[in-house]
Amino acid sequence: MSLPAQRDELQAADKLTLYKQIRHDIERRILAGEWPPGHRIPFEHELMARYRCSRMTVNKALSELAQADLIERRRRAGTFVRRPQHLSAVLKIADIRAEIIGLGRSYAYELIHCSRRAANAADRARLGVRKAGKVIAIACRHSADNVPFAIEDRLIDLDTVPEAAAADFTTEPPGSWLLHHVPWTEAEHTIGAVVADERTAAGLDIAVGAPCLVIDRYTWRSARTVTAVRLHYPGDSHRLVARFKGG
Amino acid sequence: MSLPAQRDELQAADKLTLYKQIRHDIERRILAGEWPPGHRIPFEHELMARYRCSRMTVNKALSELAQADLIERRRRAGTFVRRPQHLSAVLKIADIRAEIIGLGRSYAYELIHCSRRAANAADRARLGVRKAGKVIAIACRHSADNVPFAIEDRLIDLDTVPEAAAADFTTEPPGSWLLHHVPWTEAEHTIGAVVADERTAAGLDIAVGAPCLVIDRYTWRSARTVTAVRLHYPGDSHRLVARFKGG
DNA sequence: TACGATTATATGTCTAGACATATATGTCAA
DNA sequence: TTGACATATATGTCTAGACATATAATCGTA
Repeated sequence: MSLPAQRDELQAADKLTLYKQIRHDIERRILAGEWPPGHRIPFEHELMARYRCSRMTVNKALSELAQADLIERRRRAGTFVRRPQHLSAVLKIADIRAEIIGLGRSYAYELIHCSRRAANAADRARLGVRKAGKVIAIACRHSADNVPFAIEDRLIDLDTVPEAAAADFTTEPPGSWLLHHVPWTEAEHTIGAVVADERTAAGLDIAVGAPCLVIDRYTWRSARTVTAVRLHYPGDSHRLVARFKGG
Repeated sequence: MSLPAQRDELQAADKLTLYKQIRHDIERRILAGEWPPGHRIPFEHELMARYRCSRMTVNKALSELAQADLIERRRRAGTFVRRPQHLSAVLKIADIRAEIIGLGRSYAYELIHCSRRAANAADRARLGVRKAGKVIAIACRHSADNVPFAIEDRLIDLDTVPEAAAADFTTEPPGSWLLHHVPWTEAEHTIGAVVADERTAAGLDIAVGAPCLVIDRYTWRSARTVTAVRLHYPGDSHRLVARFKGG
């Protein structure tokens, strides 16, 4: 099986702590194919002997690998390399202002429309709420280097976020405001493609019928709806990138 | 601060282990806003006293929360609730056959084109390899309930996956074959929107100019290119859904 | 042979310590 | 006031045990 080395050699390799060394060592073998899916990884007590450490240290390394779905641990049976199932990619969807500034481009924001109203039936359906309440409806545009980057169409539930009534969305993008004023929400994203209708085309300064990437984000907090937003990006210039590890 | 309860009450609540109880208890407070971003969480020794357990148990709970980016741990300073930064969503991109079957729909696969050739310049650029080698080029179509679901355009690097030369892609989708024969790859996804050109429209049985979601997946394994694939989905019917927690 | 009870064992969690390490903070001198 | 240094402290990692628990394997019985 050629597990390498003594603990000392491993630690000499770089300056990581022991459990990280063990984790990386096992991960390397899995990713390199040395231990293929289904392979039984040495028992904890064997790894203890090999790395000359206590069981808790081995356990910490294996627990993290199990959390990452790289291995599967079965009582009495042992620990096995998992067969990758779904390609779970991590998609980082940044706040648009932060994203554009992070790209080193100049950011511009324009508020197109902002109104406060009692939620109508369509609003309630979109926010997934039953009771009638007040909402803020916002349309705005984000630009990078003075080129339209995305247009945004948003509803904010004022019952959940009453402070939003006092916010000034003429200068601050609602997404950024919410990010700083409503901590720790949960969300669901839906990504699709559409062709630009007249209004979208005008907003993004593209041709009617040009492809657009659409991201719908529905955000809630402790079972209460916070906001629903639809973002249109020019499809030929914007791309979402997701990186992952897993098969 | 009203940390609740004795350890016994916590455990009585449900049947989770103690460190999970602690983790959930702290997570609940953060998500509910009781402990807002920047708030300093009680020190480990305080939590030890509150939950009447050893430091390792508290530490395990806090370590997992730190891994999930919910909290930030600073030596000597303490542990703090993080301000959510980027909305990192987990996007599960399943093997298409598995995805369709998982939706309870009938799956059909058609191989449109399959050829083996020496990599030309375009192939090498797409695969990100310098040296000339052999590749397999595949075009195929996935259908759900006999309606076109996606068309696939793929290159496989035969230098990395020589076994693919013997695979039969007339009946098995290349994605499924690779998933079962090339374990534990890494990948990068790029998601965009285009309008259907004539070939795409014909393949998906939609109108020319209709919106399509495009996913490019580039897959490698231990620094070796495995495959590059471009998938076109009808934009009006297919949507990617990503869920997440994090602000 | 088939099935139910028993046993052995690998993982899951937990403890009460220990030392390492980064760093906030206070102290003292220039 | 400022910068260099010392110190205190919270987290980071590790140990050598312990008991709990799920389950694969074995054994016994119908």
